Amino acid sequence: MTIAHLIDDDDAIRDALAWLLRSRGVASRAWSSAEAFLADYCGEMRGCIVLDIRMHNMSGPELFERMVELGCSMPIIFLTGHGDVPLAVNAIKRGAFDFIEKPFNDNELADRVIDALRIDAERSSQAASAATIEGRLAQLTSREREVMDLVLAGKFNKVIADELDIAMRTVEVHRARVFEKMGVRSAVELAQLLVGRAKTD
Amino acid sequence: MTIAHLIDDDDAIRDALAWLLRSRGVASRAWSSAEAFLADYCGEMRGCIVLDIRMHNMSGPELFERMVELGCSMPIIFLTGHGDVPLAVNAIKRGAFDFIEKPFNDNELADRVIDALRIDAERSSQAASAATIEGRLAQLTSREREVMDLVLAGKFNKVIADELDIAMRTVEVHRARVFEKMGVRSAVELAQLLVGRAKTD
DNA sequence: ACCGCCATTGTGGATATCCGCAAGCATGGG
DNA sequence: CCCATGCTTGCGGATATCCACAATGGCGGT
Repeated sequence: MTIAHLIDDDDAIRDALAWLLRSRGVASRAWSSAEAFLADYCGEMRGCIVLDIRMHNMSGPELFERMVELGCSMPIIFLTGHGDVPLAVNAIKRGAFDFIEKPFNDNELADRVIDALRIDAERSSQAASAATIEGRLAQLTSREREVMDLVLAGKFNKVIADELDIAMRTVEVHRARVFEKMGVRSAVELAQLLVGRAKTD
Repeated sequence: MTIAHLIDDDDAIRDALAWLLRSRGVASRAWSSAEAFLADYCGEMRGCIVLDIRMHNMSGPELFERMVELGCSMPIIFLTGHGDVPLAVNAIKRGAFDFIEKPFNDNELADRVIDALRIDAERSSQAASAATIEGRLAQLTSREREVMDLVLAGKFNKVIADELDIAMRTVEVHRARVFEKMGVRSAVELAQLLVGRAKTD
């Protein structure tokens, strides 16, 4: 379910946002505080977050910080009523999706929310395939990972055998298992699959 | 030469910035308008840019836009005196390095400039190696590129020969030339080298 | 016409990879 | 004690890759 998560302690704003988004076909759910949202938060949530900067207790940036720590990847749109440039700059640099001043233009905000939802949908599918790869990597035994790393370094089985001080045949077996478990048929495909990934992660 | 390029139509600000940076061991050069800077600009310039938002004629954001079009990769630090949040958000999202409000804290600004110079130095070395790779790719003949793409797709020489309707021996020759020109010794190394690169670019 | 560059192909041999078959050894759980 | 899992190794053969040597033909520039 891809919805907009609205977090604002102003009832009127929440209602207005919900109504606005509903009119554009976007589902939403609202919370009246950062704490309330955190209580309901789980990593599987998808969609985007519309977050007021200034709230009782935990502020928008504080919640943002917390979400980053929790590994939340939902795009976050900040709403602010008092144009704090350093805050905005910081938020964007830390990966916030947008930073919009109140009073906002309804259409513009709705457009940004829809953009954010689209971005999240794209990121989710990418994350899913990344998770598949991670799952396959997790199936490898430690020895297989060692061999895989050396294979990815472009070394010959002979060299790998020498470095690990085992027979070449053993390397071949591990290598074949790696290919099988990772679902590839050659070292090149393996390299393609693992582009930009750190060793033995 | 890694220096800070100061662009501001206020003489006092330029002088103050130059003095401040000099006291931190950072060389700088100043321009009194965006046009004057553009007239001197060349793609080989290294360092960072400190740019006032509001200037006669061409404004900071306009110059930024122009620099992006020119492919300038120097980090840009904006200086602004009137906290325009949308402007700041836009600048950061488009890749500006920072956006600092006047009156600024001297040490803080100098720190940011130094950070920017460091980032530029890192990017420059990366760009240099990328340029090396591009240069090597440019040495390949079109046929060699075709073969390389198929090799990177993990296909056997036999299959490649079939697809290109040439003899396997010919594929071997092209393949060897590709390895030689690209400075690698195996298909895996080639894949490592070209991670994230588009086909036949 | 000559030369350089590129694409093409062949032969033959040295290396490497891929893989089924078979098996020994250690470790940890039922 | 038996069994599953993982790491290890050997043998032998089918494939693939790597490479030196050798050669033909097209194309563009001198």
